Order: sequence, then C-alpha cells, then structure tokens
Amino acid sequence: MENELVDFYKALGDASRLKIVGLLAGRAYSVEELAALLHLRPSTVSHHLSKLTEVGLVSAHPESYYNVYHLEQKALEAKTRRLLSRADFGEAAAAVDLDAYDRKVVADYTRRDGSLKTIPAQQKKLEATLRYIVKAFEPGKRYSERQVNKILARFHADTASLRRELVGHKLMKRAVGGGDYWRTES
Amino acid sequence: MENELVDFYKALGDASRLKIVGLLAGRAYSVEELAALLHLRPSTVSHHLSKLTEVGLVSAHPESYYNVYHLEQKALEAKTRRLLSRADFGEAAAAVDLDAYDRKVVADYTRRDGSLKTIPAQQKKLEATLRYIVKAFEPGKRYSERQVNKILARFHADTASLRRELVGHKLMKRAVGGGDYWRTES
DNA sequence: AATCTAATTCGATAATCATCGAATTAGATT
DNA sequence: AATCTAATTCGATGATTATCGAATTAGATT
Repeated sequence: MENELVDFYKALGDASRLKIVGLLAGRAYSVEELAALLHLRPSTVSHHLSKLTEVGLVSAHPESYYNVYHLEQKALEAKTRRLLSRADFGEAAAAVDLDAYDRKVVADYTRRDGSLKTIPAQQKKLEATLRYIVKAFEPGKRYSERQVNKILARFHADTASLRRELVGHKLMKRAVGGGDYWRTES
Repeated sequence: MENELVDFYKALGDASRLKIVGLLAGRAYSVEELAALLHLRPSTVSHHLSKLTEVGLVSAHPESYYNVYHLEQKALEAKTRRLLSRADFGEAAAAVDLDAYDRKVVADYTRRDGSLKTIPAQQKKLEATLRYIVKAFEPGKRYSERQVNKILARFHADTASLRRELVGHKLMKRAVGGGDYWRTES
C-alpha cells in the first residue's frame, strides 16, 4: 500500500510471521498445520499468510481439502539482494524534500523583504543560509567583486562577511590573484 | 527485546525510519535536520533514531551542539546478508513445537487408553497419526510380523491396515521376501 | 557562573494491528 | 444433491506504537 519496501519489512517484523517463513523454508504447510504448530487460531494464521502473500513472500496451492502454502524462495532472495544494493533506500529518501531544512532556517532569519536579520553564528544554520543565498548567482557566470557585493547587499549589509563565508564554505570560488568570482557546481 | 531479527525488521518497517536510513545512506544528519526534512518534530525523530540505534543500524556522534547520526553500513550489510543464508529463519522456527500438530490430531482420534477411535481417512491426519504410532517401535530394532501386530493392536484392531500404511508412508520397512520389519530413520 | 541550544525523556492521544470467535465461503467427498 | 472440512472474512477487543507538546537534560558558548 504505502511503500513496497516498507510493507515488505512490516511483513517480516512480526514474530509469528517470521516463524511461518522459517517453517515454510523447510517444507510446505497447510493453514491448519501452521496453526497447530504456532498455537494460533486458523483465522489468525490466515491473516498472517495473506500479508505474506501480499508482499510476494509466499503463495498458496489448493490441494484436496487444504490450502498448502510454500515459500517464494526467489522473491525472498531478490528483495533481500535489492536491499544490499541500497538502491531502494534512495527511492524512499527521494520522496523527501531536501530543501525543507534550509528553507526553515532561512525563514527564521529573514525579514519579509528577504534580507537577513543577522548572519547566523551556528555552523549548520550558517551553511543553510549560504546555500540559500548562493542561488542568487547564476551557475557558470562570472561576477566582479562589485557585482557580488551588490547582490549580497540584498541579504545583509555586511557583504564582506557573506563573501568570505561563501568562499570559505566552497559555495563560490575566486580566480587566483584576486579576479572574478563564480558559483561552484553542486 | 523479543527477537533480534524481528526487531530488526520492525525497525525498518516504518516509512519515517526507512526515509531516515535512506538519508543517512547519503550523509550524516543531526536530529534537527532530519526533523525539518521529514516534517516531523525532533522528539519524534529522536524516538525513531533510538529504535534504529537499538538494532545497530545507526549511531550518534556528538559534535558541538548537535548529535550527528550516521548509518552503520557494515551492520546493515551483515544483517541483510544473514537473511540470504536463511540461517536465522531456522532459528525463529526452532522455537516452534514441531510435534504440536501431530499431538493435536492424535488427541482428536484417540480414546483415553491411547487407542484410535478410527483410522483417519484424510491424508494429513493419517500421516500425523502414523508418525505418532511409529514411536512405539524402537529405532534399529527388528520385529517379526507377529510382534508388529501385537504393538499395533494397542492402537487399532485393524492391524493389517496400520501395517500397510506405515510401510506405504515409508515409516517402516520390510525385509525383501517377506521378512522382519523395522522402523526407518527420520 | 550564566546562558543558550539541541536532544532526550515523559505523558497523552490517536492510529495501527495481532488475535480471537462467529459466520460465511469454497471445494471436495459421499 | 447433500454433506463435510478447511479456509477465509468479518467485527470486536486489547496491545502496540507513531506522533506530538511540555518538561528536562546535557553540552557548549559566552
């Protein structure tokens, strides 16, 4: 439902279901047998099996009276291996708003006109603010010190400090010998 | 708490915690940063991080004001790999009473003296009963047909059927040419 | 020492979920 | 067709837990 990977882990994050998977790793069992082995009611086991089925870990095969469940070995291995690649964690994190923190910090420090009340003293908040400010510069374009100061003045009167911090935190670079500034790639 | 593996999966079976792991896979974050990124309160994030710490997935390193968390890459890989080996599922299943089902079935079919009311017609229940009955024979020992019948008579008058089923289900074997019987290994 | 700040803990609340018993369904055996 | 049996579904209940706000703690900066 919410997320394939979350559901997969949720399915395994229960003692009864883990035992079921463990038993099915040995051989196939009917619902009735599992219920007796686990000291649970058939309805409860049925509920667990439906969750395991949802994530593709087990599957059912009718056999005479019984519904025999067996482990989907390949699915287990495939999902587990994907984990190692770490690819899916990125997927989960992709839904995250990576700018949210910066915007929050900047919102705390800026007036309605977008200028800074003060330059943050704390490292993390200073960095967030700088990442915000540097967006005022076009990537790839070169700026003279005068142009830089003019842009920075929109944020704070102490343009020298801002310039120094931007360079110090490697968000901007200066040509050797004191030439132009440009925004570094990120 | 209850089971190392269950707790591990439970820790990952939550959307917020999966996102945290995904973010930490990229770089280390403070609680405050994670809270802003996930749109959660610091107290909530702290709670999640403590759960992830419990199972060894992340660890904290104080740094100035902040408590910076980072992913325990090796722990993640190690645990995930153990999964593939399937060794731990067996561990979970080991706690299970493997005889419970057989005992339940036999209890349904036996009188107080241990004899069978009827010989179960259903395959699974017949097998459970046979596994129960065969325990009356010592492993490795040889029995004449007369001895076998005497023992089986304790369970049901139709000793011939029981004998046939025991052999048919390979729980007992008979010497070629119609000789002695013995219990097979299991 | 006094003061900040982030992190944690605690208590409360609402949502999720494992488990059960009862009722129903789906299939097979007679 | 009638009957039996295992499985599933449904509704209820109790336990677990994600989340929050408030209060506290632990550390660093001044």
